[in-house]
Amino acid sequence: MTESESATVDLEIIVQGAQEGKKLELRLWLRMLSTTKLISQEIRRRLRNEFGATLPQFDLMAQLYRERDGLRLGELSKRTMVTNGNVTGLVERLETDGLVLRVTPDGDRRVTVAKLTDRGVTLFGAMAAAHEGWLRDMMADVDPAIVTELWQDIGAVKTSVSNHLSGSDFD
Amino acid sequence: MTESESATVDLEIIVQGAQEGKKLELRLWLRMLSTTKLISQEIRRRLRNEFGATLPQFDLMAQLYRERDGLRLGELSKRTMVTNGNVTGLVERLETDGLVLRVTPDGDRRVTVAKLTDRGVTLFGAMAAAHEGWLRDMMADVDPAIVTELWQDIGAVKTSVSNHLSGSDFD
DNA sequence: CCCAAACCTTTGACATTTCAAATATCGTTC
DNA sequence: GAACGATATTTGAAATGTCAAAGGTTTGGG
Repeated sequence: MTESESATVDLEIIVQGAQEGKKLELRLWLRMLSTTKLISQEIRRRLRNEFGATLPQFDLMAQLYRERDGLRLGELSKRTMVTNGNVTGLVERLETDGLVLRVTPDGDRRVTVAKLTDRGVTLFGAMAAAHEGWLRDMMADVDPAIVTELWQDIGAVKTSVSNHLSGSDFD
Repeated sequence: MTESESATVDLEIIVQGAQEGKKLELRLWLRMLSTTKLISQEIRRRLRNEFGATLPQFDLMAQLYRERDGLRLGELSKRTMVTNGNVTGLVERLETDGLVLRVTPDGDRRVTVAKLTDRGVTLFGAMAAAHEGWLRDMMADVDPAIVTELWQDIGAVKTSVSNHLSGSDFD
């Protein structure tokens, strides 16, 4: 290898790897993860302080809020990305607090349907309004056009990821 | 304000606000959250299947991998966004598995420093390479330019959020 | 009719998460 | 050099998370 060859190759490597040495996808993932964690923790803290609720509880109630007739536990599990076995305890605690009701329909005794109580509807209404305000506050410094763009582009990421899962497929 | 100015502004508002009735920030957040969860679960599953490790363990080892001399548990906590009380058990289990070593320096006996063992270094090297490949695969259908753009714009979101936290401030 | 496969939920074991309170050590001040 | 405030880690209670196995129920083929 001559001296000039070596120098050229080195330059190319430097130029190509100039993206701070780390792969783009990895860097994007790390940033998504830390940002999501940051927002989650803030929401969790406010939910706790102002409503005495947890984030998974909020998540679950949100689904029941839009389906006033209630949902089967399996359906709840899918919609919230919470494991089956997890929904059981979650609903159990919410029922203890008088926010959710469990019913077994006549037709199929395997099934349990969870439904918001009146108290649950009222409480969640307040939480949802606050929740939305928190998000607006937190993202106040981001240009609305960027917010929209992010929403679209993250959608593309989600689609790509969904199509490249190792295990079972995704809807 | 002239008439033409006003008309322009109104049009922009209409166009921007037409986004299906839900607030932009809320929709962005929900999409970020579900996408992050989706990717997390996929990585978790692969880490488990191929290396018998959990995501927090991977996260923690990543920090120790770049600081070969080890880190104090408090430092680890900050860098991984894992709670203090959490690092304890995490490191404990990793030590049991022979991947991490705990040392109390002579100077300050309050401190515990965690360090990767040789086995830990070897294992993490393999995990990191695989991890990066998984991400490239999952995001394979996303235009690299979009990936870069997302990285930047999510940075803007993170900055905004950091500046609007209710509790303690952020670095 | 009956049994086996399919479906829905629960249970159990274990790891992780948060928060708050307790412990231990250090450094400094009086 | 003893006590106090600051720092660092651990512990404990309650909730959530995964995964796999076990429980009832329903359904459909023989």
